[in-house]
Amino acid sequence: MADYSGDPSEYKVYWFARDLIASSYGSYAKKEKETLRELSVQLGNELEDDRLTDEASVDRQKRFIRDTITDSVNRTYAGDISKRYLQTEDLVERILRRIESANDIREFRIAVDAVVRTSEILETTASFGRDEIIEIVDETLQTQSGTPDPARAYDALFNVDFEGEAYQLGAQREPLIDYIHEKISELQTDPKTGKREVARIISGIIQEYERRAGQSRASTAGNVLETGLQYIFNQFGIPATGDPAHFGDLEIDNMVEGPKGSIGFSCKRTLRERFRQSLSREAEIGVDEVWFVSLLMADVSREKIQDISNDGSRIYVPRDSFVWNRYSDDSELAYTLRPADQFIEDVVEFTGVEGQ
DNA sequence: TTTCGGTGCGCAACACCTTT
DNA sequence: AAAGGTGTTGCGCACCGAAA
Repeated sequence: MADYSGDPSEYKVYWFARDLIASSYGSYAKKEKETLRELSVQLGNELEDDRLTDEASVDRQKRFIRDTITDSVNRTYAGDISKRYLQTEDLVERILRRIESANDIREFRIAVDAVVRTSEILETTASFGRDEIIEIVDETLQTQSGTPDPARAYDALFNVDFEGEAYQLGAQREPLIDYIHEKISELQTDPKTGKREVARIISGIIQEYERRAGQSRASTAGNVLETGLQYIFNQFGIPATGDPAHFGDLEIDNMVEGPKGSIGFSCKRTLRERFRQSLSREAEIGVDEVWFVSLLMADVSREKIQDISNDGSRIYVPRDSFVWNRYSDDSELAYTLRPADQFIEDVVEFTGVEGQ
């Protein structure tokens, strides 16, 4: 049994799984599920047979792995060797380097199973979609009279972000529990796998699962906000362009144009990224001002507000935030720093659209 | 200590290309 | 023409070292 030195070779299941899905090696496991499944079955059949675990057999199985994987990818694209093929060659190189014994091939099979199963779970997991977003926005804007409350627009976005995160985390976790439960039982009944090996393998699977699930959550979070903002505008009868528009390196999530003026919106979880790229470019975008909505206050600093102010744009923050308490009295920032509950009202006033 | 600029990562969306 | 593969771009997040 291995002693746990931190040597990467001790964590082969993890690294096989990692390389099989890594984008630098072509996200192979995402595109070639079937090939991998068949490969695993073939290797499994041979491993059953104890006569086929000598060195020569391992070498033959390594060649089989190489051929199966490289042959599954087109060699050329647009008259040249394809990038994908090169990535696949790199993948095979890394996999084969880690295989020295029949046991390594056993670990490779476990990784193939884990990576394919993880993809399936992430694909089929109920995602936080349009229906859920609408439900939360409606719920947040709800007033006793039945008409939506414009002062709650920012809270609605915040709730969508917050609930979206929680929802997806929960939805991703349940099928993982099922899978891990099943895998633990399977490994425990295998005489070739020691008790500590079970923990090592399972932790590798979970570690890799969460890494992928986390990336997936980050990547969908932006869309959730765009959809939420558009739906909020709909609720108040504000005609917004909807689709995000790209202007080279910057993206404006939404636009509202009215008889009195036009606004481009940038709605992000944090202000940190790229917001400066939007500054001084109103003419290019074709709007009078860019308004920022930042859900998290941690990096809304005096300097950043000043930059937005110098640009003649605005940022909306909640009244109960530190940022509002600290800077709302600052006359220099009065035009720029605005309370979140005025957001809808301000949009209507600035653009002169009808609203409701 | 905070802010800034830069890097790496995987995903989703999109544009483009090839095969059927 | 449709379907599917390939390549590119931008996003949000984590992390790091340098500058303020």
